[in-house]
Amino acid sequence: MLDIKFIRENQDKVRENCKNRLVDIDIDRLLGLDEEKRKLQTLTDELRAKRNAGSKGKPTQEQIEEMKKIGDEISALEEKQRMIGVEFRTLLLRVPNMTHPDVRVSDNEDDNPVLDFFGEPAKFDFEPKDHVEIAEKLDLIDFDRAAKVSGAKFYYLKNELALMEFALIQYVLSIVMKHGFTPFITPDLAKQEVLEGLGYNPRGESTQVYNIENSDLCLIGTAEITMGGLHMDEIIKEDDLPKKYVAVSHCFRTEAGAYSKFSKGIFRVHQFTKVEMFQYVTPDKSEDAHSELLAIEREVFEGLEIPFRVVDHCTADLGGPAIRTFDLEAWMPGKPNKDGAMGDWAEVTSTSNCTDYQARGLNIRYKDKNGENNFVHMLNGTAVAVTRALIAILENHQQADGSVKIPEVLKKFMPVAMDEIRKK
RNA sequence: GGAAGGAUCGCAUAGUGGUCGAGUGCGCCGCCUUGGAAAGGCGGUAAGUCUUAACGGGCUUCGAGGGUUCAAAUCCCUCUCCUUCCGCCA
Repeated sequence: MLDIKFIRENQDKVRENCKNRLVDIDIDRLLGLDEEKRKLQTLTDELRAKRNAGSKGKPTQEQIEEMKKIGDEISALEEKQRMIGVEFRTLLLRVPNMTHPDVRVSDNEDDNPVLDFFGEPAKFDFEPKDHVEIAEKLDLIDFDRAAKVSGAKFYYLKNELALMEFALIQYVLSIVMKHGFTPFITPDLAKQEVLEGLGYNPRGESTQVYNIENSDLCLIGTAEITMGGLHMDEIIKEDDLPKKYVAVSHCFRTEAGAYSKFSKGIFRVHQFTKVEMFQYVTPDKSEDAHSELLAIEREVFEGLEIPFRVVDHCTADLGGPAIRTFDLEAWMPGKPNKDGAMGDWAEVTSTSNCTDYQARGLNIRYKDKNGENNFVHMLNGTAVAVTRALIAILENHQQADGSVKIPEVLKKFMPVAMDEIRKK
């Protein structure tokens, strides 16, 4: 969340930012509640001070009566405060982070500037197939039985593709750890309060999050949740920063309202495995950390020999907690583009600088050299989202004879030695 | 899942209704001492929030929430987590 003091002192900027990000929120109402809340706080504090003073030692009967009355007043004020507090918090949580000055202002979420390219979309001297067809021919994914057992948008990975999930994880870890990250396997469930503190809305309408009945737990949509919650309510020594983590988890998404979007095969699914990078840094370092995360993501896909482009989310496409987000969009020869022709770019990674927005929500601070406590900056970035990477590999490395070449860098990580996937 | 015990300021502990936001030891920081260090001495050492130009002052927080009371770390209820034992189990 944003600092209410900051909102108070920068009303115009905050208003404009909300508008740029297409977030419709009543800032006047929020500030009104804030003022009322503080007024009530001062009132109750004064009454409490009075009561505390009166209750020192043994009060007389008369004083006791007086204190009783004050106690009732305090209770009434507290109730009022509580009501205001609930609405205040609901509104405050919805105010998005401020925006990096270099981000393009646009009200069209497809208006993301392309910053860079790697490689060339492959030219095939045959009709390239999409990953669904490839996987079917090579017996790599079972959608029908997954639908029977778990429903739509689930899948069984089989044979070489199951092995390749392990290889991808190992390959990515080998790269990320070179950069000084500590490896983790995280819980796949987390408490609602953690999601909320990070800027997710787990129980809202059209939420992307699965909730566990009769509990305050949610299935995580990304290890960003569990890695972001890791240091909740802690004060970190400045010398211990930056903290660089890389975490493997399963990710669960309801994909509510995503029916119209491209969703063939394993592109948009309810469950997948992801390796996520996460950093806690001092505020002066967050921009560099963001560049580092993007560079590692590039290293991963360059190694896999998959063409991609780098896009910079415009204001309309930015998530609430981020001031800036870069995506890698890989070339997917089997994905139809807007005009219906085969081949299009599709998101495979995403890295965000959330500055102190999430740290404030989860109360994560560091003690600086002067002994002052400040909020850390928090950043996340996909090292690999397995299903998306698998699509890119299958579609980019398919051969005329129907086989799929295994990228050189993955070979040594495959649990069983092989150079290609071909029909058995 | 059942039984018992526990959760206090970085760590270890004291504290069973008002003199407790909280003592002691360790750790840490500063100063004194020293050629330098150790030992010793002295002082300091949670966070949040409101208010103030500042000094300062108020309020909240003793796992969380609720209750009793003029007054709660302390009494009552619920929950969470930890430890031990039993059961079950990958």
